[in-house]
Amino acid sequence: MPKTEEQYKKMREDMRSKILEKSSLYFAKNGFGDTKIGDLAKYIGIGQGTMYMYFKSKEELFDEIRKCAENSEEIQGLMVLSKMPLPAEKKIEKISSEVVKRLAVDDRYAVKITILTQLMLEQEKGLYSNNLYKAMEKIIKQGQKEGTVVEGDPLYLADLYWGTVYLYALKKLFVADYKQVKEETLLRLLEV
Amino acid sequence: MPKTEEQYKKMREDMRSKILEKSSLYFAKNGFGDTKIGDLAKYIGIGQGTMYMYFKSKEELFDEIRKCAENSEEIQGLMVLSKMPLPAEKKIEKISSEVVKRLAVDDRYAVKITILTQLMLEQEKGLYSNNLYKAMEKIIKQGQKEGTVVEGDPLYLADLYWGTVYLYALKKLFVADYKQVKEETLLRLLEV
Amino acid sequence: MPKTEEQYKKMREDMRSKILEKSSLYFAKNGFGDTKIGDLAKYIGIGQGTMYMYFKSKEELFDEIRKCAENSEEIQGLMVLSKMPLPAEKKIEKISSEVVKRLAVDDRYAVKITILTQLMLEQEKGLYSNNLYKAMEKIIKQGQKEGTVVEGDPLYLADLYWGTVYLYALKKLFVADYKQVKEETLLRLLEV
Amino acid sequence: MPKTEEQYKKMREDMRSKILEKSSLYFAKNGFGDTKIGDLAKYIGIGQGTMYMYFKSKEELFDEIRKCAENSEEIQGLMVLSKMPLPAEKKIEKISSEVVKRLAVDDRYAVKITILTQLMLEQEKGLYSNNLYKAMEKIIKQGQKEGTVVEGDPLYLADLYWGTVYLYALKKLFVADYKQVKEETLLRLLEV
DNA sequence: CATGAATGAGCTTTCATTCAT
DNA sequence: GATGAATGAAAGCTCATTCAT
Repeated sequence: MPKTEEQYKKMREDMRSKILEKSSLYFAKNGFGDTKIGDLAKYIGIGQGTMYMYFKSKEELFDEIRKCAENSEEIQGLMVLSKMPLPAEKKIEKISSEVVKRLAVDDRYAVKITILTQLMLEQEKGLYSNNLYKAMEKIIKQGQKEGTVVEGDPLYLADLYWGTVYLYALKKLFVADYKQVKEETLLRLLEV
Repeated sequence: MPKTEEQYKKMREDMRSKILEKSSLYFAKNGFGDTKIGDLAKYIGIGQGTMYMYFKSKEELFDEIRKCAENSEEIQGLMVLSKMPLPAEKKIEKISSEVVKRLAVDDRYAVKITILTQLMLEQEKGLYSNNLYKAMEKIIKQGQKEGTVVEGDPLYLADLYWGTVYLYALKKLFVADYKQVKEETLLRLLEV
Repeated sequence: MPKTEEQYKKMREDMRSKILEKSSLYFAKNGFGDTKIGDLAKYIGIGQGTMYMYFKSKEELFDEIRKCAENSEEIQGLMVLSKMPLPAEKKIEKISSEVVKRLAVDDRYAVKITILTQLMLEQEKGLYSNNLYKAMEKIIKQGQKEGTVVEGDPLYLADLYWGTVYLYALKKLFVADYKQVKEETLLRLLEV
Repeated sequence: MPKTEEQYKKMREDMRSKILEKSSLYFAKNGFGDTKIGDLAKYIGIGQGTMYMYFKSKEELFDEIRKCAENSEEIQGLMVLSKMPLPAEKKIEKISSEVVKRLAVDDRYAVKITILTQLMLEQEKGLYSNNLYKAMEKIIKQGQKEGTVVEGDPLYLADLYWGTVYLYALKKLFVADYKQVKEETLLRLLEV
């Protein structure tokens, strides 16, 4: 007797998530060209063919990973934070604290930051049109008015801030005994 | 009229340099695995076969690029600077000024920083054993004694400093209208 | 109330027949190499795994189909007809009438002819050693003696006759609004 | 020093023709699904990779073969013949003589007929809209008026005629010691 | 020396077969 | 018994490398 429709659906969804998550870490560490599907499948712990039951091609898998990074809750959460009615100083503290905490414990968070940033770097239309950048730019402008953020081009500062976050995401992924970024360092980038 | 021995040697040397330089930019932008020799040759403007008259293999070409990045005068210069009899503050200013100036005008400099850093990230033995890191660590320690550099783990600060430099090297390579790093930003990372 | 042994046996036999029949049509249309078990199962309306409960492998399924085509009553019937004590003219008329009638109404007949002929074409030992050919050769020889069949190599004529039958079997399978062969056409091939 | 542009072009064209011709024979004998690119390349006497320098995929190679069969001069020649100012009887004789002669000596001719017919069989819009069929239909109508061709549906007769040609093309390809079709047999199909 | 066509090892992808449910 | 997800062997395809010119 066959499994129920729902059971199947659940199993498929679980497997898809598993592949997506493990692959994103693997791709982030090894790059697209250096990742062999055979190795990736072995790393995930499934057969090569199974990959192709869930994704039409290596290319499509990679695209899906990108999409997931873009739509991830964690990133969306930061956007929300930036819109709350708080002094800029507090917003920056909250965001920085959140980022530092996440980066400390969660490889997947680092992967998302990494992929997202690399996507932005490769985009033709330029880094600075990105939402995360724009949100941070707003906060910085607010902070400059409130006198809690250093003077200077707000976009330049936003760029510096997220760039530094990217830097430590990379380190989390690549360096075994890396020195975790401290909240105080992120704050120093922006605050007077 | 046969060309002289020397002319031949010169031509070979020139071509080799051309390949090395253009390849390093291409590798830095695309990564090793994603770079196809055919595309690379087209980008350089030579035949595929020609690559193999100057380098035994893709691997060897990449090794050569790595060596060039490691032994480059520009990088060596920074090392020398760090050993001169100056207050830490001055050293940091000189280094930062040098880095900012170079990054502004020279793609090749950005390429070297990029490749060097990516190599460090991939090394098993850890980022922090690197010479550039050690030199900066020393300066920071000196600065902390002299009271001109913020307190904190010197290696952490060195890491932050070079990481930020890497960040802006990346941007120079990938982002068309990127916002150049300012000397003052680099100084802010370290100075009180 | 458990089903009886016999009911089970019947069900298995029915399913086996269904698979055999539908598969033979599918194979005849698509060829062996171009037929994917997945597609075939979907066409039959069963699960992929189910195929393997009735046949050990794709190869075995095909062998079984071949055997069925070779041993089919319809084909055997023609052989019997050829041995009856009748004038050649009558035999040819009876065979042709039988073939034309069957081809008109029965896809399975067309399938058998098609598979049988394609197997013959692929056989190394030559088309002309086939029983159907030999039987027809005999009738033609008889007819030539009786003055009712055109002169010429009897094997050549037998070949022409069965080839034409094959031709119209193919058309029945492939062409939607095909023009059915007429008995008179088959007779014209042989008779004076 | 590189070869001249022209030499290259010629060589590429020659290789392409060679692949096309040998492949068409191989495909015709083995079918699409049963043909492995590796085997095909070995049969042609080139490396596997070379196939892909001239055709993007197995599919594209197959499509190209079909196109060649459709546009072949030999087939076009028959079309021309059908339009010349001659009695139908003569046209049929000329066409039949041409076909029989070609089939006797040229595997490539048999391949073209085979591929062309299989294409027609697979076409949705029906066999009978084909140009070759229409041309023959015209000749038959003419012949029926002239009293040299048997009565009956002209399209049915055209179908019978080309079907028989296909039959013997198949035999040329598959049967080692096949009995060649005789001109007289083709004429018997149509003439009174 | 410089070239790009040719090659085949190794990668990506498919599909006959197995297996847990 | 029946199913379809999972598998890996084998097929399709790519690309670093070689080689004839």
